[in-house]
Amino acid sequence: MEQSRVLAALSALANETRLELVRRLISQGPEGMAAGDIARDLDISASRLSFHLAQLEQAGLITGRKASRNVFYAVDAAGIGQVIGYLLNDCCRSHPEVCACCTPRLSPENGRI
Amino acid sequence: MEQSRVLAALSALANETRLELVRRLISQGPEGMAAGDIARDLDISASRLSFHLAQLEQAGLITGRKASRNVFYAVDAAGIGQVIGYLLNDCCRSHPEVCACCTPRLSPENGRI
DNA sequence: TCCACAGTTCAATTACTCATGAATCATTGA
DNA sequence: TCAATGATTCATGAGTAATTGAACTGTGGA
Repeated sequence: MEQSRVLAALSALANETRLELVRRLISQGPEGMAAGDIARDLDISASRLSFHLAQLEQAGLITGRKASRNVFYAVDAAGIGQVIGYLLNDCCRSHPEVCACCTPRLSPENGRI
Repeated sequence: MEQSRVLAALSALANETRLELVRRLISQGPEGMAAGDIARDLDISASRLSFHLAQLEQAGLITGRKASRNVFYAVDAAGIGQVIGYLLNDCCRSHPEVCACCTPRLSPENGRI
């Protein structure tokens, strides 16, 4: 992933509303959530939400899918993974202390490899 | 790690100069690099460098160590790891597609567990 | 003591980001 | 076709971030 795309993604994530937005969408899974429902959920105006959704979509962190009058937004897990991957592998060159953040998912109790 | 600290760290990383700075410092290892040498290396003014170093230090991503006239800056690998860890584990709840970014370091050829 | 060097701080300017509300577009149902 | 709904776009203003150059602090050597 090129540095410019990583910068765009980091800028997108470096905002309280948008980070909260990603968290909500993550919990919604791949079917996503209609913009109006998100706005009601986070109690923000439609135009403000639209602004932040556009930033996240532009950065490749979420995707929008039109369905009649609604637009359903869902996280682009691969896109988010690429950003984290850049920080871990390219930027930090798999430095052991940095990569320690990955170990929780390697522990036996959460069941993943 | 609390969300506010993560946001501060993401804001710090979401800048071309500072992301480049972190990359340079990562490659320098724990002994770090004197501010003046960094400025010459990146070809930026001392005051501009000082501004960005302060942002990164404030965000807990690097540390400064005074040695006579020089100040040596080095990455805080644990701090960076915590940010990535938040994105992977708390924010993205160890979603498999997101965590795919960790697999390179798990491959046999790079020799890490 | 004095000067030179390394680094930080400050003030001023410029540029950017965000929130708000009105206007607009698109779709659906009456 | 018209009104209602879901969503985006636009203009404006407020607040924040970044760059620049000058001034300042602290340290070491002549």
